[in-house]
Amino acid sequence: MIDPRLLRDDLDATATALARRGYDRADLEALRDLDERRRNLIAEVDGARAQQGAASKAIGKASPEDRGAMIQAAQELKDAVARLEEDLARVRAEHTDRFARVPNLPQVDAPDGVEGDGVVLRSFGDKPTFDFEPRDHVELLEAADAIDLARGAKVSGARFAYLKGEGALLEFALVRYAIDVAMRHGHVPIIPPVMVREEAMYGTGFLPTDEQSIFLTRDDDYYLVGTSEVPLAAMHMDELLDEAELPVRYVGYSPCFRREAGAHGKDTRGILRVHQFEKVEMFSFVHPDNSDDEHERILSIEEEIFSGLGIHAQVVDIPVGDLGASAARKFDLEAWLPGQQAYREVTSCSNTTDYQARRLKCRIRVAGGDNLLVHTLNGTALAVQRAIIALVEQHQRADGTVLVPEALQPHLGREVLFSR
RNA sequence: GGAGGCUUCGCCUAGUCUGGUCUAUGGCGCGGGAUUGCUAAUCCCGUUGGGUCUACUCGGCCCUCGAGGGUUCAAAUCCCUCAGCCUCCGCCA
Repeated sequence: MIDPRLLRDDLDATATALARRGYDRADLEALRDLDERRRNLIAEVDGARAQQGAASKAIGKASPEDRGAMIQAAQELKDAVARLEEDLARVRAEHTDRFARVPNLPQVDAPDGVEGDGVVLRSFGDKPTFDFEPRDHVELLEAADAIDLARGAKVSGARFAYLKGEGALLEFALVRYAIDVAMRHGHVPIIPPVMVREEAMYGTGFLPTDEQSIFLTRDDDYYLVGTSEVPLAAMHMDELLDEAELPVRYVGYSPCFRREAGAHGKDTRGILRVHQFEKVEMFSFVHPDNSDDEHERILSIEEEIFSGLGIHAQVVDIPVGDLGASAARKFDLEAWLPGQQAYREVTSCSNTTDYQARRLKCRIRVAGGDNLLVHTLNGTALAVQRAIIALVEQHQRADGTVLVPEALQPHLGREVLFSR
């Protein structure tokens, strides 16, 4: 959620910033008016409550014979309070609902445009060349019996798969490798819950805007997280942190569940886009002054992880039109996939500034001043399935075997994959 | 799944049966000050979080006793729903 104060203090700047995301100025003006109505009503309700409270208190001190008339007068005050409270509750509900749908203000440096307009900042690793026709991950993994897509579909449906044999081992090795790198940079490893309450989904900004992409259990109202960003961010929901504790840095490992509604027919082959995948995710809580630096830091860890795997990829500055509701700025790593002859997203890191913190009520205690909202950031250390795709496609050889990058060898226990 | 106990302003705690004197007690911790010069002690003051107004580092008012409803002129206190913690039984990895 954005700060409602922005609409009071600097509507023009806010409107200009949000216009880049296609948000209408008239909507913001309506929101500002709604906020003013809310504040006026709060003042009225408070005044009425003060009167009623004083009247009640006087009854307690009054002699029994005086009470009858006083109680009657207090009853009328009570009714007045109730009427005003009803108005306030209505305005508040509308206020909450409509403000929750306003996306975060993009940072000025974020490029303009919509999906596909990302700016390539740099690339790393050598783009692989082959003196044979490179296979895609499905061919490579199926030939090695490292994946079972047919049975995934039989048991669970489209967009599910079994990783098997060396495919399964690859996951453990990649996960441990990525966690090790993140830990070296001060991130504490976490295995989080992946079923969460509505508050956690709301607090991280996935509700109400992304409701259609989230799984919800039928009888228990648990949401399945689409990323461990959700339980990691919500760890410090409703907390006041001491400034000395910051930065708080985690690296979570969890399955991720996504309905992929609206993606019908997109990326249907293989395991690029599935309903369930595993991901190692970094998450940081930092002082607001430090979030830009932290963003760069997380991005550099992502680059370290992927370049350490010998994977060629490019760093993309994501345009404002393609940001999630919470993000003020986002960088993706896109790895080259020889099977598709295309760069595809393998990681993503966002600075959500105070947007999640305001909804999560996660603040920093400031001695002798107003407490501050923390800034939160998230970034993929390693999305297992997509990392597997990039790795096997880029490091494949003519015979269908895959050279294991040196950094992964100790975790995998072998130098070559799929050699029968 | 069953039975019982519990949740108070950083931590511990009084208050709940019997609604008003709760503007929530006391201790610890923390911050500030005073006094005394001797590893220190003692005393005083302050110390939940939020909203809102404002002449916005003052102050006013409102909310906040796990959360949300309800009863009442009045709720920490009575009623309902939910969440969490603990103990025992059952089940289980």
